[in-house]
Parts: sequence; C-alpha cells; structure tokens
Amino acid sequence: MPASSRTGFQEVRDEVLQRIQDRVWAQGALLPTELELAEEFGCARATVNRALRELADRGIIDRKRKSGTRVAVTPVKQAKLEIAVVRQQVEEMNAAYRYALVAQTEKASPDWLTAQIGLPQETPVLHLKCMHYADNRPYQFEERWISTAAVPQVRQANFSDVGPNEWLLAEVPFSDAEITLSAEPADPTTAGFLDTAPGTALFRMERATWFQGQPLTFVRMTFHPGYRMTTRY
Amino acid sequence: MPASSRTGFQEVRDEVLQRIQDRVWAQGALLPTELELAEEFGCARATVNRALRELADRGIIDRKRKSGTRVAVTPVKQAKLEIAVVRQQVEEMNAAYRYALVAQTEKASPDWLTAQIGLPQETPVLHLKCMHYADNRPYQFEERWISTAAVPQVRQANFSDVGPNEWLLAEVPFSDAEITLSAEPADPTTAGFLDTAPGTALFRMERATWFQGQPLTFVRMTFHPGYRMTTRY
DNA sequence: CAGTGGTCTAGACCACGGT
DNA sequence: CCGTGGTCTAGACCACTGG
Repeated sequence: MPASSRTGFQEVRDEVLQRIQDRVWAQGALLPTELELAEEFGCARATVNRALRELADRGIIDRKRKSGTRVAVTPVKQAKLEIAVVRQQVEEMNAAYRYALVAQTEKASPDWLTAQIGLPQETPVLHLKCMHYADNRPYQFEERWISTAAVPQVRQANFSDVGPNEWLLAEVPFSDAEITLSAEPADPTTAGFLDTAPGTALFRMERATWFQGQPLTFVRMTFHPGYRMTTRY
Repeated sequence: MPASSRTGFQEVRDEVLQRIQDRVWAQGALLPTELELAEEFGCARATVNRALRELADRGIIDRKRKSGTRVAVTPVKQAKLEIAVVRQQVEEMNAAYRYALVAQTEKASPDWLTAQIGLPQETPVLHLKCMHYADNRPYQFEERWISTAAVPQVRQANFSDVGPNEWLLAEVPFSDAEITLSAEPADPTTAGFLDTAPGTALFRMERATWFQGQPLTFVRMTFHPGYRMTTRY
C-alpha cells in the first residue's frame, strides 16, 4: 500500500471543494448523489455524508432531500468574528494590560436601555465605566449596564481589580447575545478617556446578552482611534 | 411509549448544553465519557460523539484524547458575520437598489496595494469606483482593485450595469479572504459621494481575496453615516 | 410514489497523549 | 500501556419533497 491511508471524510471534503473551485461543478450544478460519490471514493455513504455536511455548513453547497446537492449560487460569505476578552487581546499584542474602574453607580434603567434589551420598566441597573490600557496607552473605553435583578450577586462584586467583562464570564452563564458594530464620532467624555479630539472617528462594538430570554447586561465598547478588527475565512 | 421519539443527537446536544448553562457541569469540569453518556441517554456512542463534536465546534467544550471532555473555561465567543452582496442587503431593507459606476482606470498597482495583498511589483490592476444607493440615498462607496493578470477576463467585463462584486462572485472562484473592519473619518471625496461632511465617522470594511495563494482583488467599502452591522450568536 | 438526504446503530480499529 | 476521543463501516429506517 502507498503511504497515504484510505479515503477519509477530509479527503472527500477537500476533493469536492477542489472540484467546485475548479469549476468542475459550476455554480448551481447538481452533484452526484451520496451513494455515487461513495462508490467513486471507495468509502461508506456516511463518510461522504459527513464531508458534504461540512461543506453545507460552510455555505458552499445546498442540500435538499429528493432534489439532491447543488453548488451554492451565492457562496455564503460568513466570517467568524472571534470575540476575545480585552485583556487577552492586549496581551496577544505583547503589550502590558492595565485596567481601571472609572465610575460605578446604581440607578433605574434609562428608557433607551429598557427598550433596547427588553428590561421591565424601572428596573435597577448597575452602571459601570471602565478603561483598558495597552502599554499605558488608551485601548478601550467600556461602558456597561448590568441588571441587578437578573444578576443579584453583582452587588457583592468588586470591580476595582477585575473588569466586569471577566467577572461576568466567570460568574454568569448566558445563552444569547447580539453584537452591533458601528463607527461613531467621539463625544467629549469619550474623547477625554481615549486621549483624542472630540469628533474623532471611533470603532464601537455593542453587545446585549440574555440568559434564557432574560436580559442580563449591555456593554458599549469604544476603541482607540485607528483600531482595526480583522478576520479571515 | 410517550409521544417523543427516541434520543437523537440534537436532544443530547441540547441537554448537555443545558447542563453546562445551569452549571451542573461548571467551567473546566470534566464531563462523562462518550460511552457513559451513551448509556445514560440510551443511544449509540456515535450519536453522543456527534452531539459533543458540534458543541466543540462552537467552542463550548474542549475535547482531548485520553484527558476527556471539559467545559471550556473561556467560552469562545465567535459570531458569524454574514457578508451579503450589497444589492441583497439593500433589498432586504425593502429599499430600491441602484448602482452606478463612477470611474474605471487601469494602471500599475500602487505600492501600498502591492504590499497589502502580495502582488508582484508593477502588476497592472483595474481600479474601479462605484456607488450603491438605497432609495436613492447613498448607501455605500466602493473602491476596488482587480489584478488583471490573475483575472484577465475582467478586461472584457462591462461594469456599467452590474457591480464588480456580483460580477466577480459569478465569474471568479476564490478560496481565501481577509476582512478588516474599522472606523475612518470621511475624506473630501468620499464625503461628497456619501453626501456628508468631511471628517464624519464612517464604517469601513476592507476585503482582500486570494485564489489558491494568488491575489485577486482588494475592495474598500465605506458606508453611509449611521450604518450599523449586527449579528447574533 | 419513489429518490435523496438525515440520522441512528453496533461494532471496529486507529491515534493521541497521560500515567 | 491503555483510556479516551476520532473515524469508518455496512446496513437500516425515516422524513421530506418533487414528479
């Protein structure tokens, strides 16, 4: 036997992908059935199934019972955004991470927040402002609201040393989140924290988080000027 | 027998996820082996395997041979960014889509581009400027460079009616891409196209594309003021 | 109705990596 | 060494859907 082992699902997956990229099977074209491919590759149908399922998950092909498998007309471009904790991001740049708590108050949820994440009216929320630094240069200004009804233990937490992001990750399970990315001009306060001029274009990421339908927290992260978020696919 | 059918991989997957969210298995905790779970759920090991594999793909659990399966300490927050064609985006908002070609020139690749996507020096590139409108209001300003060496048929293409984005998707296969998101102040030209003031904070997405290692195209998409990109997970 | 993918099974062997 | 996950198989039945 040659060194290469027998046909595995990865080989099938890669070979099919290759044929699609090389236009052996053009866009919208019908692929052979799983059974036919299994015969061609000399493996079980389950192996072909797994290979094709992975390609379908990536949006490369469309599968329908009875109709068969087709090359997707619009290859779904889905990029994975890796959302890391700020400290990790900074440390991966080989920069020294520093965190500072700026302000902490508890009050009734403002109306815009109530509406945005679906809180009951007059719910008390803990409002935090924090700064994250990389090598002592401003990296991210974080403004966060936490529902004290949904996360009662937050009252005992001390955010002087550990940021609310890491605390919540460790303490509170969550099931769903919604992320919004945008570009915003720096307001005077944010500009001050990020050591830039008001009006500067800043990259912002907002995230609302729920646990089994119950709103937990909303965070607005505004990054230093020039910040870029990159991903591959 | 109760109405619910027999145990499938989705039930196993959801039940395991539930137990993790409910902290039945805390962060870093060791889960039972596949064999044990298969016994508990009354199904084959392959079924448990598929359930756990999906959770591992989502970053919920970490699996290692011999060590076993553990709840991930830092649940990898990976959001899928769906990158749709501009026309689709606009039409999904129930707005009328309009496209216009602004300029088209062919010249040697500028140095910054050569470096950015790894083109050989002095490579000729086709440079396009386009506008995309939603209900006749500026939606996106697109600036694109296409390697005419890698995509020779681009010389015959007519970009008066169909945007380069859609043309490339239909004509040219590609295998890899790198996406960068940022916030930029509007330069005078862009501000003019997007009908806003210079310096306005604008959301920008850049994408470089390769086919089997060969650079094909680079596109810079700058969106109208107030644009927001949203995703869930 | 019949073709195609979707899933499950019971068993098997392999590969990695702690002990 | 040997436990655990990774994968493959041959066969089976089911579910959806186009004709």
